[in-house]
Amino acid sequence: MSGSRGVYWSGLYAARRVPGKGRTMPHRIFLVEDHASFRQTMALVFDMEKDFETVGQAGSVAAAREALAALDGGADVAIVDLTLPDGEGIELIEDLRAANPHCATLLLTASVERSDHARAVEAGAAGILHKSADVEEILEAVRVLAEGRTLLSSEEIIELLRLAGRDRERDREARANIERLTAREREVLQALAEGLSNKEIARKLHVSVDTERTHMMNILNKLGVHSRLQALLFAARHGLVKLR
Amino acid sequence: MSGSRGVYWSGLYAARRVPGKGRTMPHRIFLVEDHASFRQTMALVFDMEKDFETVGQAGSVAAAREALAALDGGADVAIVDLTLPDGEGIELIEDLRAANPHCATLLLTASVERSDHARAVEAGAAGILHKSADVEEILEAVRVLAEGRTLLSSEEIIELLRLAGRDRERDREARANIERLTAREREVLQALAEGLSNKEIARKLHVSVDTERTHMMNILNKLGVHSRLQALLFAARHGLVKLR
DNA sequence: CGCGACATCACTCATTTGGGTGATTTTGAT
DNA sequence: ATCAAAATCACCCAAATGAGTGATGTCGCG
Repeated sequence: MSGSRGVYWSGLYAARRVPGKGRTMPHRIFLVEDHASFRQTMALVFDMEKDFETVGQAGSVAAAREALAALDGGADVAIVDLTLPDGEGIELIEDLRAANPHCATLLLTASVERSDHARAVEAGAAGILHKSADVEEILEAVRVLAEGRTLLSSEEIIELLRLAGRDRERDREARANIERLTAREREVLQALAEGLSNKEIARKLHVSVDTERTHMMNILNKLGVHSRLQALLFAARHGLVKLR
Repeated sequence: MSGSRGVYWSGLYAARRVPGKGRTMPHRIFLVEDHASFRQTMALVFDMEKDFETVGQAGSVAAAREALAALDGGADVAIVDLTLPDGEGIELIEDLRAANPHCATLLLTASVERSDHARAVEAGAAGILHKSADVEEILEAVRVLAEGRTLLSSEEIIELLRLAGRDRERDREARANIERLTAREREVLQALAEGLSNKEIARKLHVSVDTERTHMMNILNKLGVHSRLQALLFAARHGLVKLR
């Protein structure tokens, strides 16, 4: 087992070169991952490798921003999870690269969605690995990134950027539509996700059925759909509501 | 940080006692987790602890069954993930305890659903920890389990077993209802999940609207719901249809 | 063969929903 | 203070939906 899975690596021992000195220093790793158990074990593993050093950890977008500010650009590779309790790792990639252009980012995710990968690459990720990758693969991948190289071939990058463009086009509208939803309209949607009828939703929100129906109509118009069921599907697809 | 989060531990160094010998042996750990990177780093961490030893790993239900057969009961604590590519870790817990009653199981999951916990306890899990737990917490928890103790108070166990009972009652009915759906009715449901109206579904299935409406009414009756939207929610909840 | 389950279609009736239009009040930002 | 957006409610109409009843043909199974 353990095929290369698209990881191109040099096989070189590749510790960071310090300008003006003959010796090398370990690559500085910054970890963002909400599952503390995984994050901490990863940190241990990196610290056990002589060419790596963990310089920071965070379990959320907010914590990561804080830690990065304190870190002051002192990382060579950031390993970022996609799903975080207060947002997406992709948000961080942009910040990270803005604050510290020389720091490469590896998206380490359980997602296999092309569109997620596309967004990550667009945000500036230098590589994407699935969490089911071997530890060895991850170490190798991070070494590649630390060298300033990328895990993705230019063809893959082009392909993903194209996909990201198409997705964005589709998503841009959807997201814009979602933004336009008012607080009350979101409440109606959430109630809808519980399978309630207009009458029931109206009672639940303590308004007249006419009012609720106005909200519902506004929702349908804003989302560009033609039935409450389509509205529900739209909302579910975009994480607006959670279907238990 | 690192509050106890419901972990009751003794603080004792608790390596396995070997009958008839004065010395102790490390607790044998069996790991089931589909994210290889996490699984392998966890294995490393356990092997670094002098009172632990990893005796097996698996990334799927099938692989775990195979590994367990080969292992022949030689594990003290199994750490099992809930979500696996070919099933749920909960399935494994029963097998595990049947094959090796003295092996305790820790469910290590990203899920916070009470019903998941309930099913795990019912299957025989001796403890449940969230993946956002600290490494230290996990190690402590596993030591508790290796001692033959449980992470859960008897009140919690009773509560969870009661919940599991109720859930099962609900689920049994639901599953029975699903079984009663005919092939045609399932097709209608799948079309419904695409947001189609009755008229559109009828066209898609090449039948008259009246026929489709008969199917729809039969679906509503069999599922015990009162609207197409509720039917969709029911179907989605039970994996009958996939909402893209 | 007959029985039952399934699929098909038709018809009715009441209610809900999709689709507008218009109006009032509240609220927040300029 | 003014303006715009949000929330509220009312009334209208046509179409879709929920609910019930009944009928026909097909198919597999005992």
